[in-house]
Amino acid sequence: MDESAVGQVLREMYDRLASAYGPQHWWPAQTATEVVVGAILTQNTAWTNVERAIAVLEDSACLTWEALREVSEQSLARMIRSSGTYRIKAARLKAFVGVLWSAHDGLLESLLGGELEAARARLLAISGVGPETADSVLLYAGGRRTFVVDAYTRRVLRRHGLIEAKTGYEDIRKMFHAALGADVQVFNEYHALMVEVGKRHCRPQARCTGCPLASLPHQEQA
DNA sequence: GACCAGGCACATC
DNA sequence: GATGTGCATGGT
Repeated sequence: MDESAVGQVLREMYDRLASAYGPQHWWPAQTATEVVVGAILTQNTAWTNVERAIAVLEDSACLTWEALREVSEQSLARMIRSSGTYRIKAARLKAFVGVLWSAHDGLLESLLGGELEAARARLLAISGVGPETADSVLLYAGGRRTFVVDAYTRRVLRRHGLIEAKTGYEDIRKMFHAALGADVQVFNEYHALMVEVGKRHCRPQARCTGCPLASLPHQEQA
C-alpha cells in the first residue's frame, strides 16, 4: 500500500472513531507537571495503578517541579509504589527533574519548546524517556504536533494491514505525520481514540463485533 | 495462579 | 540491529 492510500485509511479511521466515541478529553491530568509524571508512571502499567500514585503525590504536595526536586528518591519511590517498578520510576522522575532544573531553570516550556525534533531529542536523551514517553509529554504537556504510538495503535494498524509486525516506532509515527494536517488537536484526539478502540476491540481476547472500524478491511484476531 | 497493563534500559549474540 | 530479560504493582 502506498503512502497516499495509507493516509486515506488513517483519516477514515479517525473520522469513524471520532464519530463513534466523541471527544476524549485527554490527557487525564490537571497540570503539565501531572502529565509528565503520569507519562513516566504509566510505563508498562495500567492507568488505575498510576492514579493512586498521583493521588499520593498530590496529597503530599509533591506534584510541583520544586517539590520533586527536593524530595528524596527513596521517599518518592514509596509514594509511587502502586504504579509498579517504583524504584526504577523514582529514578526516572529524578532524572527528568534533574535535566529540567540543570538545563532549563525548572521551566517545562523551555525543555519542550523550540524546534520539535530538537525538543524531542532532548527528551530522548533523558534516562527513562523513550519514544512513547517523549511523544506523550510533547503532545499532552507541550501541545506539540507529534503522534504517540502505543501498543494499541500498533495492534489496530497491524490488524488492518497498514503495518507489519516488525515496523518500527519512527516509521509508524511518520505515517501519521504524513497523513494528518497541522491541527494538533487531531493528534491529541487520535491517540486517545486509538486507546479507546484498542481497549474495547483490540485487546488479546477482544472481538471486532461492534467496532467502528469493523467495516474497513481487517483480519479477525487469530 | 496466570496473564495483562498507555515501556525502557541494558546485556548478549 | 535483533532479541531477551529485569523491573513489580494491581486488576481480571
